[in-house]
Amino acid sequence: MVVDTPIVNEEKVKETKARMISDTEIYSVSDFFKIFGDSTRLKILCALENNPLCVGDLCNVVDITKSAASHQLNILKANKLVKFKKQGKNVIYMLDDEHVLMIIETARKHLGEK
Amino acid sequence: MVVDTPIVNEEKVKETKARMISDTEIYSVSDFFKIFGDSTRLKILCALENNPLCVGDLCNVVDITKSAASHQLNILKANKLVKFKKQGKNVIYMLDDEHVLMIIETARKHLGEK
DNA sequence: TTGACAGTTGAACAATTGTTCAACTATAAT
DNA sequence: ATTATAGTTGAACAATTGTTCAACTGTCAA
Repeated sequence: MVVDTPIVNEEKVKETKARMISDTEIYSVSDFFKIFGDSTRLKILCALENNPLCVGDLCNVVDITKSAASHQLNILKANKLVKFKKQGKNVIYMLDDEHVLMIIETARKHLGEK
Repeated sequence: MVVDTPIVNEEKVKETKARMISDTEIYSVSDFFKIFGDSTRLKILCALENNPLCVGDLCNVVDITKSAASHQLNILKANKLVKFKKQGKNVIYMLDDEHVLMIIETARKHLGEK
C-alpha cells in the first residue's frame, strides 16, 4: 500500500529521504541478514567454524536430515558463505569466509551487553 | 525430524558438538539477525540514524502505512533497538543503540567486498 | 554390472512472518 | 462536549520461507 498519513515536518522528511540508503542496497543487506536469521543455518556455520565436515557428519552435529542440510547448504553456497570439495563419495563443506564469524561474534557481544 | 545418515568420523563429530554454541544462544542470535532481515525494519533504523522522527514522518520517509510502521516499531522496541518519547499528539521514535548501525555497516562492507 | 551409500533436487506441505483492515485510545483544538 | 488527528492493537489474510518426502545422480565396492 501507500502512506496513509500526512507529513508533519516537510523539510526533515525531505532531508531524511535524501540520506537513505538505496532500496536495492537495503534489499541486499536485509537478504544478507536473513541468512543468519535461521537457527539451522547458524548452527551449520558454527559447526564448520573449526573444521570442514562432510554432509553426513554435519547432519549428525546439527541434528538435521540430509535433505534439510543440502537445501540450507545451497543457500549458504549461493551467498558465498561456504564452499565445498568432493572427496570420493563424500562432499566436504567448509567456510568460505572467516569474516562471517566476526559478524556472529559482534551480535553475541551485543546481546551479552543488554 | 531426526538425523537420517550415519556418522563418518565419530571423533570429529563428538569434538565439533562439544565446541558448538548452546541451542538457547543460537536461538537468541538468530532472532537478533531476523530483525535486520526485513527491509522495512532496516529502512526504519536507517531513517532514524540521523534524527528522531514521529511516526507519521517515518511513514512518509519509508513509504508505509501507520499500522505497518507501528507493528514494526513494536518489534524494534521489544528488542531495545528503538525508544520513544511522547510529544503532544505525536510519538517520537529514535535509535536506542548506536551500536546497531555498526552491525549494518559491517554487513554493507562485507557485501561490498564480494 | 549390480547393489549400496552419499548427497541433491523439486514439489508438496507446514510454519512463520509481514501487511491490511477495522476498531480502538489518547491528545489537542474548536 | 464534540470533532479531528496521531498512533496502537488484534485478527484475518497474504506472502515468504523451512522442512519433508520421494525420486534421482554419481561414486565406490563386490
